[in-house]
Amino acid sequence: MTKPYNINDFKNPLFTVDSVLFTVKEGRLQVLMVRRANEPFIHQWGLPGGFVDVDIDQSTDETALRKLKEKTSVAPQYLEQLQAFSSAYRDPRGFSVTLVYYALVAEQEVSCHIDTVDDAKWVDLEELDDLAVAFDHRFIIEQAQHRLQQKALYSMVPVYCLPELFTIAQLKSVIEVIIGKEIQRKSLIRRIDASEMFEALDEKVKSGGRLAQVYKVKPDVDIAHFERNLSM
Amino acid sequence: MTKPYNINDFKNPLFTVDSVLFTVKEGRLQVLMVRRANEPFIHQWGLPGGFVDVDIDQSTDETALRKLKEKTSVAPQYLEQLQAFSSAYRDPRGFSVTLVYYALVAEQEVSCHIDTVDDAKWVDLEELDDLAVAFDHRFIIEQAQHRLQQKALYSMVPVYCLPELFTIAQLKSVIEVIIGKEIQRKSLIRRIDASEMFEALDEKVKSGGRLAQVYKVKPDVDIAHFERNLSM
DNA sequence: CAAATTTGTGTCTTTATGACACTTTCCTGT
DNA sequence: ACAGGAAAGTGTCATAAAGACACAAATTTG
Repeated sequence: MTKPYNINDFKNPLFTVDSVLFTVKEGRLQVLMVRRANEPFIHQWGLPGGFVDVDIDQSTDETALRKLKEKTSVAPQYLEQLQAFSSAYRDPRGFSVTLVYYALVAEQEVSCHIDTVDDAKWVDLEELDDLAVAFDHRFIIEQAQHRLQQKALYSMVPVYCLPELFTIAQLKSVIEVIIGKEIQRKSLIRRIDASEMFEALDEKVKSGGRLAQVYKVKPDVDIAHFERNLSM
Repeated sequence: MTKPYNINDFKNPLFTVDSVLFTVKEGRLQVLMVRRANEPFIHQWGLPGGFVDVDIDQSTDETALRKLKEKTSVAPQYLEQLQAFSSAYRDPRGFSVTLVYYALVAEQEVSCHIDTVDDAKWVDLEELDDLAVAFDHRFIIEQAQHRLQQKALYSMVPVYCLPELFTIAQLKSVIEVIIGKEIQRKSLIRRIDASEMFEALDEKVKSGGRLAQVYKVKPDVDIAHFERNLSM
């Protein structure tokens, strides 16, 4: 296989795809971490990801999805590119680039599978400091969290941390966990109405109090975005 | 050179870095395009960019800057990652990934240099359809334009299309060119005050009318962001 | 059946932008 | 020199969406 166009091919940078998979579990924001089976940073914890398989993947999106499915057995409800991180020193093997995605799932969708394996687990973002984290993945997770927080202020993205059917209180809760601050229930209701991306179904009981309306995301709708941020 | 960790190294994807360099010239948004000297798409027009040189570049940011300097002789005033574009088919040589940056410069900074070379030129975005464009660069430029438009609605980023000293009218004009719509002068003034990122200097004459206040960006300030979008 | 609790509604306040009139300053032409 | 035009800059009211909060409705628990 000749490569006539690129004389530098022999020193191409290392290129990987990693994902920061978030969920909200027990009222806290969690990230999926996997134990590394290979050098470098063997036995430390890192983000799920790896090399593109050019025979299987049609794009890096598919690489990210494939790697996430390997670890969780399901596709995340939301997946979007965060950004690439690169440096000559972040990997001891040399110049490396990792294209990072961030993703959301409902905890119920994956935890039953996660609990059966011991090379993958949910890590509470508050407890990440206690973990031996590979590469610059701690920094990457911070960046992903920041982006997710921003998105939560002007879009309905956090709904993808919830199961198919959910209540306003549940949506309010995941938003609050993501942005780390209480929001006005009334403001959320106004946005739910204005977004037109949800469908009201029938009731469901919740702790004390009146029955709560159950919603689902309408099929094939776009994620609603708003002109204004919620205040922080 | 052994690569014990990565058995797929021999079919690593092609990895390049490209930039969409914008400026506002003659009241229109323009992009820097360069004539390709190599296959594939030789002699067609594409984005400035190329392969990482791992002996020179410390990161992909530096790759983007290096390639832009080669074509314009100066560093852009603003540079930020857009996103990676990848597919098995976007390059005839096989699976390829291009990490795309978008950048802004004042037209005055570079046009004198651009005009001396014939393998690089400013292309009016409205006239891009008439050009033979390599790869998926036309699509990429559209994405970059969209991102720039969004940024212009909630940040002061467009100021980096202007020279060091500028007036409110000039800033208003570049914003309007970028978003393709008139904005309220008053709203812009309010944002200039609130941002605290500018310094007022002394006067300067403009077409008819009263002398306009000249501003410059304070040294080392962060780009101001606003909680609310300008309306579209 | 009363108290507690959560859902859902009504409405007033707050804040930044949109719209637009009005004043100020400077240039130009006669 | 002066009138008129033109752009710069200010003042202010309207608008829109979020914040704050009271209150009513529905359901569970003791």
